[in-house]
Amino acid sequence: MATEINVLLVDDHPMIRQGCRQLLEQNRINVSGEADGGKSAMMQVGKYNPDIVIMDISMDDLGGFETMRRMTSRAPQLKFIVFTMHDNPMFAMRAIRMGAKGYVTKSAPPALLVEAVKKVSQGEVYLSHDIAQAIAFSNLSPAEDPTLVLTNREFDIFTMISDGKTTAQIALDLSLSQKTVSNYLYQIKQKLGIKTNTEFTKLAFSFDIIKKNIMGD
Amino acid sequence: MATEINVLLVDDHPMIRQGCRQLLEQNRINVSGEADGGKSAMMQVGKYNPDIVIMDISMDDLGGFETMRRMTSRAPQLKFIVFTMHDNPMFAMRAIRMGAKGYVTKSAPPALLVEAVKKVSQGEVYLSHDIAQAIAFSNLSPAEDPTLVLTNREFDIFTMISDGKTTAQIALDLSLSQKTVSNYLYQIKQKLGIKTNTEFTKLAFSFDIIKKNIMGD
DNA sequence: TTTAATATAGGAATATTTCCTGAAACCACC
DNA sequence: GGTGGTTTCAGGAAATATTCCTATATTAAA
Repeated sequence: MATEINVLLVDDHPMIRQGCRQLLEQNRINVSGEADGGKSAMMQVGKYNPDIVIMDISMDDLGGFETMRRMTSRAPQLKFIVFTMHDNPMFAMRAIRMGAKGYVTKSAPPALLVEAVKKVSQGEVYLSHDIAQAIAFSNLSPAEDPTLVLTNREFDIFTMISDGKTTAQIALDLSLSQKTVSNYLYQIKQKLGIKTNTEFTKLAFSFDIIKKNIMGD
Repeated sequence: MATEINVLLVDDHPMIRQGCRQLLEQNRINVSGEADGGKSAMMQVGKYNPDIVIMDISMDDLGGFETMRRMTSRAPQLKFIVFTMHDNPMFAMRAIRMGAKGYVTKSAPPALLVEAVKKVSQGEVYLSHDIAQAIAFSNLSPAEDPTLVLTNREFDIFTMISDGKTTAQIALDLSLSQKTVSNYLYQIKQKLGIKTNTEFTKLAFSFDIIKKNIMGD
């Protein structure tokens, strides 16, 4: 009989958590807690001491990568599975480089998430097919991908700004001085060779960091 | 005994469908079918003839609004509930204007979706709190299409900014004071209910005002 | 032709951005 | 375990930009 696997679910959409919970429990995987964002997740980790954290990386209150970083420093044995809608290899690569043990997209069949939990709990690394393929086919050499020049913190802020957040909002969310966020922004622009905010957003678009959203077309 | 409500779920994330299905069935609402995109949804409608379609509007294969339009013309009695992560009132208003009977965000408590289904099946219109509030506080004009709300000059400037030009550049191009351009910008933001420059660009993207010219330049 | 809307821009108060600088923390590597 | 590089964080000062308000000529509409 296998040892019990305890999972913490972190996603800002309750419906996703509900779906995950049901799926995992059907597969006899224990969901010990849920959180709707990074800060809440930090507390849950202390409370439930899970083996695996299944986490979206686009959340409001803390950047996903930053959350991972903080959690890891508090609880180094934690294993992360990133479960997100972003199918851009950039995200996956970054997540893996940060130490995530799994990366599954939300468009993948749910069974893959179960698969991922099992593999990861056995110490393996798991990528969903689409992502593995995307990585294989992308010849994103670090040099060609401008965003790879960004540090993790910079990258988080990059995505948050690209997502439409104000510097003030970000400062609040990340508990930083507004000045710091502003300085990061400047730094990011420098690194990416960008002048206007619009170019900034366009870049985010071309890397699918912002999901192309509907309206009319 | 209430008449049975038949629901079709349309979302490109299986996990969301799973969560929804469970939630609805727990509340004795029948889920007659699922689809992962617009095209598939069209077929499901023919097959199951649902009363209500719960649909995300950001899907890959057909635009959400386009899907709604097509479905409505084939099955005019269909009632749509939009279930999406977009909390921008612009989307909600457009959806409602297109005939959607409900709009619930994915960050809202799941119970609201059940509420929405019940209300809508009784012929009422339902908006989740956050959206209702967002609409109340936004001074969006009836037609939220920028081409309609903005004056000609404003629209010109809108596109130029969206194109990555600086205010200084625009002032030069149009022989205006930089101050004027700046003021226009402010005016435009007001009219469109937009706070950040990023939202500005995103909006322009979603209206195809900017073509996404991948990294090239 | 009176009215309303549009194009234009100045002023004053705020807010943000741009660079520069520096300190603390963290990492990597020998 | 120390040393050096990188990352995180943030203050200061000057330059810019944004936010509202107001005002005037012009144009379109009633």
